[in-house]
Amino acid sequence: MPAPKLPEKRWSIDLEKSIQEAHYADEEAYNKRYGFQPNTTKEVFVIDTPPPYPSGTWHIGAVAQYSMIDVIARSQRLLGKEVFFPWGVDRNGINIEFTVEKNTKRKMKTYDREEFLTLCKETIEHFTQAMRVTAKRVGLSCDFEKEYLTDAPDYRSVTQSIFVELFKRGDIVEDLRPNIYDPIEGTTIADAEVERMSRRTKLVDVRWTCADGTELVISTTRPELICACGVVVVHPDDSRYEHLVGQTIELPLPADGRTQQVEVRTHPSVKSEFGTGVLMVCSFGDQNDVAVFRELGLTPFAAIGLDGCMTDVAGPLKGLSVRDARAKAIELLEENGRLVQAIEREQDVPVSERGKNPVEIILLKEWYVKQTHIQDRMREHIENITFHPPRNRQFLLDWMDNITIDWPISRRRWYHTEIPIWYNDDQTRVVVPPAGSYVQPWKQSPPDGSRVLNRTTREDLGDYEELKHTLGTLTGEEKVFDTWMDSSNSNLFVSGYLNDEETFAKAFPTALRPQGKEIVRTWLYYTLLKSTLLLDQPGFSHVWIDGLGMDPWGRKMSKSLGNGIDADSVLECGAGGRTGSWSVKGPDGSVKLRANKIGSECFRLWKACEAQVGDDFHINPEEIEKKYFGVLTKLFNVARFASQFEVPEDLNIVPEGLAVEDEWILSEFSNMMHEVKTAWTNVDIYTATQSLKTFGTGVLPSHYLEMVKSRLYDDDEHAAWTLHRIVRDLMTALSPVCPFFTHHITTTVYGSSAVDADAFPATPLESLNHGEERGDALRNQSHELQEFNSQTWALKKERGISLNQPVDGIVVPTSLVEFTSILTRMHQLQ
RNA sequence: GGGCCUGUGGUCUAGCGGCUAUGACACCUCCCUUACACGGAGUUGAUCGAGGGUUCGAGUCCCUCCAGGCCCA
Repeated sequence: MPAPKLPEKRWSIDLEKSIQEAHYADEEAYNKRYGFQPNTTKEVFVIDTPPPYPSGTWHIGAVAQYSMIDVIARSQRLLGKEVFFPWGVDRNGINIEFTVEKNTKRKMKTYDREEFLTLCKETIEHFTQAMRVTAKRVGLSCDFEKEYLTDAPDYRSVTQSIFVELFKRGDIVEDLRPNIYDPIEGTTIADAEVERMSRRTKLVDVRWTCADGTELVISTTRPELICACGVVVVHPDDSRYEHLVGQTIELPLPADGRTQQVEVRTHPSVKSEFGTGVLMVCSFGDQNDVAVFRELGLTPFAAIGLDGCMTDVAGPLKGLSVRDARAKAIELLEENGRLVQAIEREQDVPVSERGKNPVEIILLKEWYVKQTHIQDRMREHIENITFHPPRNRQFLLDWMDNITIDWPISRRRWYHTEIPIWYNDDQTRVVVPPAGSYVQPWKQSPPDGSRVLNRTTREDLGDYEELKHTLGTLTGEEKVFDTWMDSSNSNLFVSGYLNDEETFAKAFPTALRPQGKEIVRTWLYYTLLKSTLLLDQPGFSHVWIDGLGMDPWGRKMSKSLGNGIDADSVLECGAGGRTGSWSVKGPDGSVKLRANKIGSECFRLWKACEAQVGDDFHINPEEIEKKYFGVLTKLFNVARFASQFEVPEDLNIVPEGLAVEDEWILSEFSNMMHEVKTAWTNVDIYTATQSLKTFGTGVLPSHYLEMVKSRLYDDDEHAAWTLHRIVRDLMTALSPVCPFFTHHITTTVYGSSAVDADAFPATPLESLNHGEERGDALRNQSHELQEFNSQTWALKKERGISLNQPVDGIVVPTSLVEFTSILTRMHQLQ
């Protein structure tokens, strides 16, 4: 056998690593290969990649998802588009604050603000570096040179400029409203950040007395809020209480600085079957209380302060924490004979997603993005976006149905983008910075070019420099933005908004938003809201929403379950001869998983083949290796086998007089490539990869190669041309999934890299394409051809003849008459 | 309590009203045949979660139930 051009006996993780390292080592070559060239004549395709949040470990499910975004980026390049695949890192937010607090065992607010910010920045930079390494290890073809960080001035300035713009338009307002508040962390949070935890609480039955002396029992889990009660309500159809409606009723506990009576009224939200069917409505026990107060036009009482303690209005409970106040309230009720009973029961209480602290609803002056008025317009835009998979459009619309209040965007934290505004001394005017600047009002004065606005009408009153002397002492805003306020600008930022208007015109709506389904209600929703408010456009052409990575038993991976798998351990599995082993907690105790070799190519191939977009996927390293490493081995050997035969001078020129089997495999190949091209165009990774895999490990080696082996050994140029043409183009079409693997093969054998292709390989002969007479006729014989081979193999086996020995008594069927000569030679029919 | 999604051989998966239900891995049998034993060939194995219905015809459409997941109250 002549020496194959591919010297390696087989594909290995060490080989993969050396290719990977070389790929990223030369930055100039890398940028030339993958960098975004905005001044292009090609169609621009911008991907709004989800900037990952560095927290120490990068979740294997997220890395899997990210590698599929890379597949999309690479496949779009292969289709001839100028792709911008940005690399961004989301670094704002409460997570890093928590990390620093935990590491230093000190609460944020005990620090000097500047000092704390420095600590956060250093810590997150450390985590970011590890993430960059993993990104390259898994083969991401991002434009790393244009890396953006959401905590950097250029990114934050965009957030601030958008805030100023929307404030001027009246789409962002400040208001005193009931807000969900985490008293432990001392900050407001949004609806989307609340989760529920089951907890034991006391359901207390309290005896109230009406003006006419009637006694009423009301059940509540929040007796400490009696002082904030604004109304007692019953269901309008509840005949039991008809006569009480309109009467006043006495609070069973004393309150300070307010009337001791409230009215009994009706409200349809009351569940008559719950307790006694009478409900006290307080400001604010829960979201329903908020709604009732708003509907009935009641004035709320602030019973809980920012420190999480009861305020003056609570009378004897004043100064106590909510928990202590509850206990004390029960005690007092017992003392004054108002307590009927107190029963312990399980209840779901709302807690903050990040801090897991019970949240309260508190009246606060906060900043809001108005959103309820624009839902219909958003829906119209959403109609124009293609969703992958389509059912996820409904997922988003369902969430939107639940939106009833505006989005509170201010937070009382520090490592976030500052709200760019100053207030003058009589609070009637504000100063906002010019577009494009990044400001920190808590420590800076307004920069040159700032404008003075009327705080309520937002009328522009003039230049800050000129009006400076009329404003008195300015107070800089201390609050910061919710991090989704930054994240929801990502598509605008990567498309060039405010920074490169020329590119922005070509790039918006952003071609693709890929993301996980767990953040549809936050990241996707808020981004679409911004695009609608700011530009009245859909934010994207395509939205691609992947499922979640689960453990091998279909459960969410989490620290508390102990079922997590580290991404690097999978990508490095097999490097330097080391095996991978994982101890994962399953439903019936700990399970040891082992694998010898996975790496990025096998990992990516697995994710591409394993699950349709949108489906949750189970991650089991053993399965990944078992099912997909063999595919790489097979494809490598096909290429290695081919590489021992001379590569024709020009693979693009189809030689005259191809044999019928050459034409046949080319017709199958053309058909498959047509499917793959269509799939890549439709962002359908699964179908594209399956087609390539099935062809490359199936009919090509098993049938075609076996048929033409002897011709190849006889230096048949037509067979060599056919094989090389197919291997080259197959590798090119597969390069989005396995970039290092296909790069290595194509550069070694054909002298140019598959990953550099900027046009999908053309089919060699039009007559063999799908829908052409000759092509279809050949493909119609495929089934029978393969069937004949199988039967012949089975027969040899039955007769105990090895496959390379002659056999008699087999006749090629007349329907395969064209193939008689090659089949006779292949099976040594006599 | 409500909404959405999922449920196909041991495991994962195709299927989108029409031949005998894909394919992969595993299992079993055979084979070191000049690319590949980290391979090849050939078998075995599914009343498509359960039960009703629509239809000439149902994994496929409808209803009910069961199980799991996600989200919300």
